[in-house]
Amino acid sequence: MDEQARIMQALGGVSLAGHSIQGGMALPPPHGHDGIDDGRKQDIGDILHQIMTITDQSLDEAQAKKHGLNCHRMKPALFSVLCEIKEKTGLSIRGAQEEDPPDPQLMRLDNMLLAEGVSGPEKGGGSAAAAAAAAASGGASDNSIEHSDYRAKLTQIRQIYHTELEKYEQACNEFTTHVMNLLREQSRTRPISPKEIERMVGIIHRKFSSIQMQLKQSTCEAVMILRSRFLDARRKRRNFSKQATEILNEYFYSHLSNPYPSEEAKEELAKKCSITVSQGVGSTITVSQVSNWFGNKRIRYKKNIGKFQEEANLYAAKTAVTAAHAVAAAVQNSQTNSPTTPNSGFQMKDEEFQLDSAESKNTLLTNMFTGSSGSFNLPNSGDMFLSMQSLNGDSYQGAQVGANVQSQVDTLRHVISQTAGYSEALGGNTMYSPHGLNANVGWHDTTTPSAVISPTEGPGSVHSDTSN
DNA sequence: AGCTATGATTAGAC
DNA sequence: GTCTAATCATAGCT
Repeated sequence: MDEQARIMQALGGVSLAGHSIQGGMALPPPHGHDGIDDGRKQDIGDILHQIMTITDQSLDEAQAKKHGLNCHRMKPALFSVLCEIKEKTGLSIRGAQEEDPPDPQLMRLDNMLLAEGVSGPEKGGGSAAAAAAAAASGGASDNSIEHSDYRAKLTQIRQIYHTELEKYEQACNEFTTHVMNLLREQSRTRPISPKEIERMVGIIHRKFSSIQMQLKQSTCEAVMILRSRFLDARRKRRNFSKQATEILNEYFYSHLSNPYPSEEAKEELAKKCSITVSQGVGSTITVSQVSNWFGNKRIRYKKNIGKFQEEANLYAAKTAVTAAHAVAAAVQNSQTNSPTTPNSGFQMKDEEFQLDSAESKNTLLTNMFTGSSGSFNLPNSGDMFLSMQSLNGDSYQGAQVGANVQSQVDTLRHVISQTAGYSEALGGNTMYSPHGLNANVGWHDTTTPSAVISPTEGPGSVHSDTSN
């Protein structure tokens, strides 16, 4: 109502002077006339009145009148004036702010979707992100099962995103076309300029892009959830197979003096474990998992040696059998090769090692080195190392033994120190003797006798990094 | 459910 | 980068 009054006033008075109807419409005979005569004013007044009251009439009546007005010769002029007035009054300015600068949030979302491989080029989408996620979680990047699972899920998200996006775009286009047609249609009866239509299209696009942003946001959320689940899945603990643990333990206890496998050793262990694992169930074991395992093992062993006593004995005995076999082979070999070599005193036969308990093996091995079957009084560790050295030097050197001499020496020493611990503490204290403890557990202790480390390692062994 | 064992992660030192 | 030490979180057993 207020509006109507304004328009009426505008058309009837001041504004009209500015937009001179005669100028705007180039209509009837302005030649020679400076103004608009009363009759014409009356005419315009009538038209305006008809326009303003059209809504009060019945549909048919209005339709007829509309048609009449549409065909009126003054219509284009009035239309353009009304449009201009509409512009000026700012009716259509609402929501037509100047071209909005790129929304930072939208940009963030776009960047993220691009980085995650959801938007952007199709190929390779996701694998890079998965690799990145894997790398971020500790470097183990070859868990292909979870990896492909992640990729599959990401592809799914990507597909949904694209279908939805397409749907939105299609809907947006359809709606825009519809509105444009509608406005064009209405522009016949309402003061709607092409500029306004354009603006309306802009508004529609903005609305739809805000919906798109929601879509992008939820897609991002889905990707984040997927990613965190992927990482969580990696964090999820899965016990290694028995064989894999055995392999790792064997290495650990046979390198007790220096349980720091080199990179190559870790790789080899990982490979070995994976081979045995692949025969059973589970996934492959990576180098970083081997590192984790050794890290955990070292610290836990050191923290509670007593707890690991039994395990240590078991593995030591286990390796001792192998060692003894190797020793026997070496002795036999050296005897065969040099028949004149005097008997070194290690007359071992396989049958002698067909023993069941680790304890008896220990005893046997102890006897081996003391040369007596009675009680074994352990000399101090230094002496022990000396004897190990001499054993190493006398019996191993020169012989083409394909076994890991270092691990054998470690193992044998462990067995001996075990026995010593028992005899010294009368079986009550199952800990290592202080010296032995030093030698075995003070891994980073520089006082660890260097003689413990044998420079010889067989080709069949996993090389240990003695630089530690 | 409560417990222990164990693989993974983290912070900080080197 | 590797290492230790502490810690988290789950598997698996009772």
